[in-house]
Amino acid sequence: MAEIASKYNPSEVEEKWYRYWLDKGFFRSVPDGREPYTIVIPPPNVTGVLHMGHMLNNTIQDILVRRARMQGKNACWVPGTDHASIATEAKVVAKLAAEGTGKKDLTREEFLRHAWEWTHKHGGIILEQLKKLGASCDWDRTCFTMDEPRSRSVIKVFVDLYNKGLIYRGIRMVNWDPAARTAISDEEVIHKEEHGKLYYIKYRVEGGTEKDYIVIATTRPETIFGDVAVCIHPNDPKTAHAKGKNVIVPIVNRVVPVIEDEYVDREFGTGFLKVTPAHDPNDYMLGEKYNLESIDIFNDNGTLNAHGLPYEGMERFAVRKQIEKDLEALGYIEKTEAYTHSVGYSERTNVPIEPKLSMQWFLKMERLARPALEAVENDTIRFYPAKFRNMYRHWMENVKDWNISRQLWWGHRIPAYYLPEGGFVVAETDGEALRLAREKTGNARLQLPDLRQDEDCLDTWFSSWLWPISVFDGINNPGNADITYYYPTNDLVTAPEIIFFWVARMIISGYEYRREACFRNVYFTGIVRDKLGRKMSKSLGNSPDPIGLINQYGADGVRMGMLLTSPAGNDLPFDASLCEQGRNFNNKIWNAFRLVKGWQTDDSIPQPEASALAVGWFGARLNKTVAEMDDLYSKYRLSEALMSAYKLFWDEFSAWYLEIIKPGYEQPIDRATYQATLGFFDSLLRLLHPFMPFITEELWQALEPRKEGESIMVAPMPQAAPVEETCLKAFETVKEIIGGVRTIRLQKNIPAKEPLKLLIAGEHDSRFDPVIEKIGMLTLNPSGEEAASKISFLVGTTEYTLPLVCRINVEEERTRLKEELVYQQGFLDLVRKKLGNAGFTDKAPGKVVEAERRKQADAESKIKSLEEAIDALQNN
RNA sequence: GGGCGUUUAGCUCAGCUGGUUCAGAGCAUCUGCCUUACAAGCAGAGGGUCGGCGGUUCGAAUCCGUCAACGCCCACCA
Repeated sequence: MAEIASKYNPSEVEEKWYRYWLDKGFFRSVPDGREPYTIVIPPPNVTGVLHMGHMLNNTIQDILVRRARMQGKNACWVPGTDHASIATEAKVVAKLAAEGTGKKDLTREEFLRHAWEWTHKHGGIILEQLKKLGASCDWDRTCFTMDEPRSRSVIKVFVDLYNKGLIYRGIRMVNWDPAARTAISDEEVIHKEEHGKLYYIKYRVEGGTEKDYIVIATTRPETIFGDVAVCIHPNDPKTAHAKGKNVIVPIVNRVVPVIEDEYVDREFGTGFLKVTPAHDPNDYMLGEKYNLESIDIFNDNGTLNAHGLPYEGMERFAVRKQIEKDLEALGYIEKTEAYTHSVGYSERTNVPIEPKLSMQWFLKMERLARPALEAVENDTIRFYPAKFRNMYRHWMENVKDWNISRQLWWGHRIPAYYLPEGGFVVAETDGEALRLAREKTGNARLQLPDLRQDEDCLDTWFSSWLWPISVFDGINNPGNADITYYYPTNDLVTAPEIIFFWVARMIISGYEYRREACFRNVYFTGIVRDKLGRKMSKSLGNSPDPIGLINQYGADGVRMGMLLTSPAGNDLPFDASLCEQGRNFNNKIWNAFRLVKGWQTDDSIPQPEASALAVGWFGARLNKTVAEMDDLYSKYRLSEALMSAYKLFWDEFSAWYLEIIKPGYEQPIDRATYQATLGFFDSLLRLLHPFMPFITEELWQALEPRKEGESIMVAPMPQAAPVEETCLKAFETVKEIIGGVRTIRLQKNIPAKEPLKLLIAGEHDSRFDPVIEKIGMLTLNPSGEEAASKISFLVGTTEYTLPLVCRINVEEERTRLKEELVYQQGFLDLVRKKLGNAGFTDKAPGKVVEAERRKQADAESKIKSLEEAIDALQNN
């Protein structure tokens, strides 16, 4: 045969087979009579690039999809991307800024033109990268959250929820991101511990002397411009002297009342709390309660506005520094203390968020959440690992209304149209809005330009929460063939970080718009970390380039590396050496293939007995692993399923089976064994294909002549068959015997190929004797002469003895046997003690007591053998 | 502050309803081998009081309590 390289070269085959799969349409799915299997991809940011998290996530999805496909299901994996409004808009703004243009210099239309340009230029790179990984998505179905059908779905749902009375508009204290200049949801705020200062500031009492003052403690002295009151606890003697008085806010010289509320913590600071309703959620609550004015002192970008008096235009943290100095100079600072507190940061822009009052749109969640909570509680939707159910329940039971508006342009524009005389209408189209507006105002002459559409757009998640429905156009066209066939989807693979952002909300929308679960199982992956346990991030530079890894180790090697140590929900400490292990396994498979395909067959030679036995055994062993893998898959324990196949191929197939049937050098092999081996190889490749699609296709195609259009991708997955346990058990004993012999060979420096005799004393299943003789280079129980010396070992209670010619060190051997004897005697003592305990024999189940008696008998028999062996040694 | 979870070999993890498939796997380590499938390999070996303490039980890695360390989620007293 033609020489095959001794190392597998992935780059040569990956491109070839991916193209083949695409050309033959194996990824395509259209509804038919088969059972559907559906996954929708968690859409990555359209302008993003692949990172290790994506690699893990999509490898898992691909494994599930490929397996389903091979099980004869109509597998459909829908790919797509997300417009990621904040992230993308931020990038476009940055790009414009670099070119000297501000967002403010552009109209909405102009800005969107830039954003689309950016999207088209950078968009979809990530999907191309997924192809390198081998992802078997139905690319013809690729969706984008801002493409026409998806946009229409979003708007339709907004209008529908509005009409159901679930969407409302209101002034709320929101988390303001001064960098992105938009409100963000609570879920997008990350709290970080920060070392700051607690400032003790004097407020003079109105009408009092200079010495007549109270002291408030605050971490944010720059907000004093928004102070409208000072609050004390009604029952605090420390602060009671200030009751009913007014105090003067320094620098601003605003006179504000001292109010009383039990909200104040008497133990904290001085007991005086400054109240700034516009810039603190709790103060806002006080402001509402006592009808206080809210003075907003910030511009949208985090600088002070005119209320900041001399500090107008300065950035908030610069003001904090400056005002400390100024207050100090004026004698208003009593003291400052180091203070550690937690500060909210924007997840997107990583700047401290500013609580700010603004007009936003909200979605009422309480009723919507109910069926979604129920679904997870009653296992209609299962989480893997299940521990995330607790988190989910907690959030759903305390769900708050969802702030769905964002002060951005890149996204789905809120379909609310303001009327010239106040009020608004909500409609799917301009035309419909005009109709409603005329109806509402009674003014038939109203024209479109008279209406002003809301400037804001919707939270990105307001489109992704519809994803499992909208990718099949089930919102716009609820009865269509796709949605009817593919929905509900089967599995969702995602990160626990977005359980609330996305998973929970998808479940909610699924019940609201399809009246059933949007998926059956959710597999939560862990976070990919570096060796030191740090999260991979751009700023740390600790994230390997996935495509670089693929080039280095091959896609199959990297896929395996990702899978090897990542049970669901566990963080994955990533190390390139894992990919190396994957690559090594590829190579192992490759070389096993080289061996098998290198054999010449000869129909005239009969099948050796050892080969026939090996075929019988390996068939059983294969069945067992198939059953194991089915079980592991059903529990979503994918890394264990892979390990199971890995061991089957490496240990059982390569190290045992192939070694047994291997013909002598340049000898042909019999037909029956050869055919059986090809069959096994075929099954092994199929079992491995979901994990390592490329090499398995390459070898499967070369294993036997294939017709054009065939592929392992659509070959049936091996089915579990009944397992002959006794056969497997007997073979495990064979391994122990061979292991025993090999250990002795190594210890005594006897070459592996030197034939030896093996004497057996005791119970022994002889069914695999020809196998033992072949791979052990042994003759079993030969008749004839006594050996000069011998050395033995036990497997179970059976003694196996190698007669040797003067190679053993009698002293060493005696020491070894005595150590073993001491151990066995100690063990026997324990067992006897246990059996002598009436408490045990009376209360323990008969089965257990019986087992204990057997242990006793075994130990006694072993001790006898050992004693005999030691005696025999004396006589040597 | 509230809740959830984790702690088993050097590393990453299995060990379901307490009892020979209860101390396991892969990697790493050590020893010997360049044996014509594979040194990205082969053969063999050594590693653990199952986080600490206490309890239940004839019997605990497994159940209960408690302490400790770590992780995550929620809340946010200025």
